[in-house]
Amino acid sequence: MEDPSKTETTDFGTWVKNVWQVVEGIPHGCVLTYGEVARLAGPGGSARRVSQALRRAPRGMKLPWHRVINSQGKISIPADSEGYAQQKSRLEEEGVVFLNGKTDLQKFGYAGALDRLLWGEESG
DNA sequence: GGGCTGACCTACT
DNA sequence: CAGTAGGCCAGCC
Repeated sequence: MEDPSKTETTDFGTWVKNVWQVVEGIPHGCVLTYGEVARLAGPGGSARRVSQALRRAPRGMKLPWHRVINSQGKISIPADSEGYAQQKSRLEEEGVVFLNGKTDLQKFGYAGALDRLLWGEESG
């Protein structure tokens, strides 16, 4: 009965909702890369799906999409777009610093966040 | 049914 | 560090 093409792992709609939950679960002052979000959302997904999921997300959702950036630590939307200013501004508001238009994934990344919580910003 | 696009990633040169 | 190439798969024409 179970159609292998309709399981949870292959259901794009379900996977998309997982992405939204993952993004909503990003702590304050932290950022995640599309690849990381895709992995946390579950199998059957890739970085490209994340981008679509964020765009398809409803506006009343208040999804912190600004905490999602590309693997290079840079904003993946053209600086000419309003979204760029929004993302950069919001991140700076949360304490994220931009260097050369890039962020330090080693510090503001999810792994970095856990490290800081465990080590407590030990002299750097 | 075929072809192009896209808030991307990884590997190689 | 910069540029190129392949992979990924849903959405649209």
